[in-house]
Amino acid sequence: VALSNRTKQALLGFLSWRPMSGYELRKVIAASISNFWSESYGQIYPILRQLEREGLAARSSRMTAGGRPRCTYRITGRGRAELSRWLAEPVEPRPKRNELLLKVFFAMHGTPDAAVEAVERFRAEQASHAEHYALIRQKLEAVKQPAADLPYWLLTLDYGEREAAAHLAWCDAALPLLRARGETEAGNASSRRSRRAARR
Amino acid sequence: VALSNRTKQALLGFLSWRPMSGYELRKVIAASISNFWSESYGQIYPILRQLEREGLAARSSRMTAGGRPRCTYRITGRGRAELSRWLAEPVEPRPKRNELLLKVFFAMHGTPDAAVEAVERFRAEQASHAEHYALIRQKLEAVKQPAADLPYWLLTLDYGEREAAAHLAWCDAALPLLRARGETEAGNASSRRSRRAARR
DNA sequence: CGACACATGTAAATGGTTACATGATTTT
DNA sequence: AAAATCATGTAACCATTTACATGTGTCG
Repeated sequence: VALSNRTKQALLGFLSWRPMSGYELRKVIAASISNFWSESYGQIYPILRQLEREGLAARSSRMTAGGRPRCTYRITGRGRAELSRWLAEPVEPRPKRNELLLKVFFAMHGTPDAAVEAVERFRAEQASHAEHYALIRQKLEAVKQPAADLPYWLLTLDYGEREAAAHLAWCDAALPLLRARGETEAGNASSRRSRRAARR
Repeated sequence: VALSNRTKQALLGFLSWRPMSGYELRKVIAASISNFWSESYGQIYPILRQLEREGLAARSSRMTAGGRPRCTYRITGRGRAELSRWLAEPVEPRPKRNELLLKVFFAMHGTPDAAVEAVERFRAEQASHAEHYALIRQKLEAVKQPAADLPYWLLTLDYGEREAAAHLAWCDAALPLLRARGETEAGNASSRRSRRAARR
């Protein structure tokens, strides 16, 4: 039973553009959807074999383009059917794991600085995402003869932009609170230390 | 080497409140941080053993409260130190996997309806999250004698609220576009069918 | 010719869930 | 007494990454 591995569909999606090798697939994935998806070789190569076994893709010519052996796969009719079938299926929910929020939730048990630094790092990361998205948008919108898929690509980009903006706004609301807490604790630090010392 | 399993720290965090059993931990986690974290028994019980082996928690009394055997764990000094150490450490980035966006990205290769339905389902889910957050906020803010951790809990709640709002706004921007696409395709459907038939 | 990118993979380990097994206690 | 819930766990399986192995072409 296939539980929640969508690598198959992701690969089929890109093979529907044109035949590609595992190496190419990884590069194309990194270049186009790395904002919300990633694949490693350890997944790609075995799954390509599986696609071939299941008749969803066909291994195309061990061509030696320039003398080098190359193993490209092309999508089959059944592969396109599977891609379409998956697109109509509901999204499988995945367990949530947000380490930043876990740290914030338990921030009381660490130094005040720790929480501030965690959120500052997160903020920097999200700001760089936002910048990156702006560049992508420029490039996509500058294309003269846009692909038919372009509106969909822009939607995924819009999603990223909105999330990054929401995250940045959260950071800007959270940081003053976290910093204030750090300062009041710093103010009390000497008295807390003496109390603790007195107990021994 | 511990790569990215934060179950240890999550459990230590809750054990720092009070001693608990594996069963209790799961319930407490589901009740407090399920918005951004989840743990299954298959993780909890083995990790509790591991915490004991490493001296971060101690198995407290196989007490028979009411005749029933119960296995509670309490955090040790070293456990608190580990919790604090982790809080000061940078968040480990995790690979992104957003199946909804993968579907939107490849929506061109499915029926127009498929994409609309996927986003509508996502919208309903996010709306219910938003409602849920509002309830939680009411409850947390109604408490007379707030815990010292409350500000941090509210921050994680705020994060969820902002993300849900951003997601809803994205859905509301995306749905008209997706629906429009569906209608123009429906308008062209007969001509496309005949073209396809003509090729055979 | 040495360094580096191209290219294809595999093995091992980690991370994590699901489904099951087992038995006591409470509720109906 | 039957059913539901409490409670503790384990085994199997799926998902996924990391690190390695291996060889080829290209560029300075």
